[in-house]
Amino acid sequence: MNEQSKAWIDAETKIADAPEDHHDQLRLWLRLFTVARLMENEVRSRLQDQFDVTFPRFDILSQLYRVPEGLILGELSQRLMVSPGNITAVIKRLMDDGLIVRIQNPNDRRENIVRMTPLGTARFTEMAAAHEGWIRSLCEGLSPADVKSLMALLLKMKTSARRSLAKSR
Amino acid sequence: MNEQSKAWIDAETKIADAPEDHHDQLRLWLRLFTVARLMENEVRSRLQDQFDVTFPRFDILSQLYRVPEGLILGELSQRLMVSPGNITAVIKRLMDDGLIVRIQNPNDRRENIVRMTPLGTARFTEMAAAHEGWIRSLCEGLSPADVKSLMALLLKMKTSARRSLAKSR
DNA sequence: GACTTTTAGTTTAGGTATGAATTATATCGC
DNA sequence: GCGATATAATTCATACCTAAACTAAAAGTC
Repeated sequence: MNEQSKAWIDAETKIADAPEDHHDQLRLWLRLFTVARLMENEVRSRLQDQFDVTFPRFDILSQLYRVPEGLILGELSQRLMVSPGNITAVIKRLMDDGLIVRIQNPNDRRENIVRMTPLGTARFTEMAAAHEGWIRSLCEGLSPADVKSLMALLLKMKTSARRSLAKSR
Repeated sequence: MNEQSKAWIDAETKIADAPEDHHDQLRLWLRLFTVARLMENEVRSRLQDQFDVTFPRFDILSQLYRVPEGLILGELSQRLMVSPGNITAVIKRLMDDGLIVRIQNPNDRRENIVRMTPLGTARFTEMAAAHEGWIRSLCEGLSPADVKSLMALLLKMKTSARRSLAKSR
């Protein structure tokens, strides 16, 4: 078995290709998960190599970049879909790096607003440009129509999942 | 802002809905990532609550279930797309739980084959049935045709990404 | 057969992750 | 006002995860 063929074995490659049975949704989830992990791994490793930044930190910067006035920690935690306890430590490191600042809300002293510094914005701008290039390259086999269809179908999937979650609690 | 509306804010909700510009691929990646994380978080938390098992361990068991004769650690690492160093510890814990066994290959003493125990198979069978139910429920808003289209398009996306990665190294 | 190279796994250091318990602050109900 | 409740964030214990350095075993080279 050579390098090339080995690289193609992953979590969902080996599932039997039975046509149209009742496991289709499971297979869809596996495939989605595989693509997501494949791309995330690549982005993570390039962010580390080229910018010495971790994926979670980049993720936080992406959010803050879009909201110049800043976000409170809880909002950040919800948007990134990570636990509040997690945010604390990552924020601390981004502050140590001088990429973000954190200000206690004087009207509600429980809340802490974080926003980018000029340095953070400058650094993020470079990363974002490179990042978009990587993504474009990873997606180069998709036609504009494919991209459009996927956007619509994934939105439908997201909506489906959220509705299902809302029902179950 | 009530609970319901808060729950809908995530990493890609807030991006401007400009029609058809050159950032479509980036938005596609963001949406894919969001759906994947949403579903993974749900699966993870239910596995923990209902079976007291972590997602990574379930992931390993899924692979081993499909290959009764077992896999060597490196194959497992490739299929799951995680680093070899990671596998070591998780395998150790699954062995402590008695769900898998590990045997050194006598023909090549570098290789260690792991496979499920009867206990592991029994436990996994229960988990897998529940897991499939959760996924089905999360996907209930998708028609069979949606599922089919998504399978094809995600395969195309995976192929695109793999080809791009193969070129870049 | 000894020497280099390759391959399989482990170890280590540093950085996420979660859920549960805790602290500090705000708000509600009366 | 004031106790009960709710919310924002932190801390802690535990578990993952990666990259890089390392050990051990096998395979290739001469």
